[in-house]
Amino acid sequence: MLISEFARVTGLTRDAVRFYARLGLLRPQTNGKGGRHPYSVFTGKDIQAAEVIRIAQSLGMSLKEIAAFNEERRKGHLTSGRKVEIMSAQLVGLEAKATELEVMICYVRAKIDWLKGDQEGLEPDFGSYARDRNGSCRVSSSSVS
Amino acid sequence: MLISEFARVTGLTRDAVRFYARLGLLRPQTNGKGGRHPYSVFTGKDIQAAEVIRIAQSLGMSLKEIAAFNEERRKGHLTSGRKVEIMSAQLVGLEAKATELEVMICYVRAKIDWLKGDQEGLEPDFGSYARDRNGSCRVSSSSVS
DNA sequence: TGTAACTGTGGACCATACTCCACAGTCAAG
DNA sequence: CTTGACTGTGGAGTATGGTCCACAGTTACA
Repeated sequence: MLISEFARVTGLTRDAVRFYARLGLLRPQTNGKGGRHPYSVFTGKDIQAAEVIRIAQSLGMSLKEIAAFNEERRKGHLTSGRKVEIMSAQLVGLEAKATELEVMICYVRAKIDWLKGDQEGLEPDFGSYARDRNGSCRVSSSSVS
Repeated sequence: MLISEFARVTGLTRDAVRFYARLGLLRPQTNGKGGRHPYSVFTGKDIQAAEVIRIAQSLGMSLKEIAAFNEERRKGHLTSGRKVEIMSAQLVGLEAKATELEVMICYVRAKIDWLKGDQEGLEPDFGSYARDRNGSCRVSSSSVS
């Protein structure tokens, strides 16, 4: 498919698509057409890539990080073991993010419960969640000035 | 504490701290000192706020969004019910993010396992994870051109 | 063969999130 | 009361992630 259709199905603008392509985040093929400025042709792989970009970005990764990630994956000269290293490092980062997200969710949930109740006890304190996430939504009893 | 100490303990630069304060993300007090340009005084609450900012930002929220979130919380004229609405909406957003993060983690884990094995089966395909996350790391069997 | 709808290119412009800098006022120790 | 370390202010500059626009070449259809 050409760029307009690709933009439509991914929800990106054509300019954003070209921007991503310039950064190497998308790697459209060409099909003989377009003369000196060959037309870009996108496939299902590119649609998936766009989805990965969207999610990764929404999780706070920069386009540079995403590009680096893709780039390393692409390079065939890497040994399988090295690839595992790279992806494992990515995994660690993602899991750290998941932990932080879990903390935020626990905190917000606790706050909602507190508001829904009679606000009798102490107002939930983010500090307690931030430092102490050993269980699922267990809170430390420390407080802050 | 004054701005330099605050910057040190939070790991921010003084400029970033002032930037956040200008946006209303931090609300330092003053202590009579500093004359016409009163000195900012930060407390434990501000340290917590800085931590919330750090995490929220790492999860892809913009400073504007974070400020709006704080602002709504601050406004006393909101009914408790309205506060619950606002925080519930936040919670939905956070949970959606958690789901996407989970998908990414599953995908990366599957890829690592595939690389560690003999790469006999099909290479894990992000599309399958993206559309189908009913269980913990269960994969749909569809494939892409 | 014309023409409307598409394509790529280059460059200006924008918002966000800072960073750097010069300058000037303030504080605290000696 | 000096001096050095701190403070705030204002403004310019940077990197990122785009958007907008004019222009020109290409395609497909009639």
